[in-house]
Amino acid sequence: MKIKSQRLVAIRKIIQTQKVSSQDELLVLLESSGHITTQATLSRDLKFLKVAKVADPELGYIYSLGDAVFKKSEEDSIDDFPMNGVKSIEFSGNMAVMKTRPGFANGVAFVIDSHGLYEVLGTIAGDDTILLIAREGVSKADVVHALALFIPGLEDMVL
Amino acid sequence: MKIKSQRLVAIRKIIQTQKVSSQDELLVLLESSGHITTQATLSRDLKFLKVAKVADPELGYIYSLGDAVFKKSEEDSIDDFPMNGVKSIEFSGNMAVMKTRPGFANGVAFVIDSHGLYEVLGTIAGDDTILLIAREGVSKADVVHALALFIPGLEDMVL
DNA sequence: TTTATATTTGAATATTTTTGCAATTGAAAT
DNA sequence: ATTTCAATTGCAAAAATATTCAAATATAAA
Repeated sequence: MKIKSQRLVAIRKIIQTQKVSSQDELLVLLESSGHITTQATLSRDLKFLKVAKVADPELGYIYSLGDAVFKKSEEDSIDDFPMNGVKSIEFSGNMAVMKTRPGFANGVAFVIDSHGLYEVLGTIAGDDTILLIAREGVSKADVVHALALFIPGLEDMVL
Repeated sequence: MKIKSQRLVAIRKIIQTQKVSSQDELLVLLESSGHITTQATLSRDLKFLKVAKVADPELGYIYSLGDAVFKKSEEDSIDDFPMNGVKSIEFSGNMAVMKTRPGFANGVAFVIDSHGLYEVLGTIAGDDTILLIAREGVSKADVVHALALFIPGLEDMVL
């Protein structure tokens, strides 16, 4: 079904963007972006997406996507370097072709994979080109937005 | 106070060691190691320790300190079946993205190709990912069934 | 020590989350 | 088209978790 995956993307976007501390709160936020549903469904969605609820210094509790909270020191340094190799991204159907500087494709693809993005099923890398398969029901903008979280300036590389 | 910090240490130890899925369950486990308390206190302790509750493939939910959960059950067992480098398969449109253990993709793709399946036009393999192009008019279930003939347990790997 | 202040806790309660079930919808097969 | 099977959902109830409040306990200052 289409609506479900769209809703899941919307949920990810909201959770990555702001601090949500209950499913009822999320319910309201989703309405604002056109997704009407019930709290029971959200409970199932959050379970599916492996979203965790964890204590937050400011608010009491917030929801968090695995990679956002837990990924920290280890791979951060590795994260940044290869991402400068990205040169452009273009879409065709549910695929994207990303161009990198020669030799960078595998490194970049590895980083993309390791983020375990919901929007991206997987990647295949050559030397300077990455083929990226997007999830059904996910828009190009969704993919760009998700990748832009760790590829600075990607927005400007869309051809 | 002394007892509290001891309890916190005990909680950490338990959570890192085994899969706990409720505070009541944790309550019992703590008794075994000499810490009598109540659920209310555990709620506070878990908040203090920033322990997250997250979905687990096997049990419903488990508590988790940091990324222990996310990496655990991935790479644990190394069996000896021929094709069991395969970890998952997902579909998007007329394509499937198959994930394998690192380095396995080419080997698995070769085997798939050599079966000359009607359902599969062809494959492209990277290091741990295979892109699989399905024939038009063939359903996702068809592809899975065809592959399952020689990839044991593939049915359970469909995400 | 004694008083004042802050922390910790349990019991009860409020809130939040999960789940069983039945109805609905969608996709595939006949 | 009709039937079958599986996936998705809402509702209501159950289960789990967080918090309020008051009491108990520790900590600090005099």
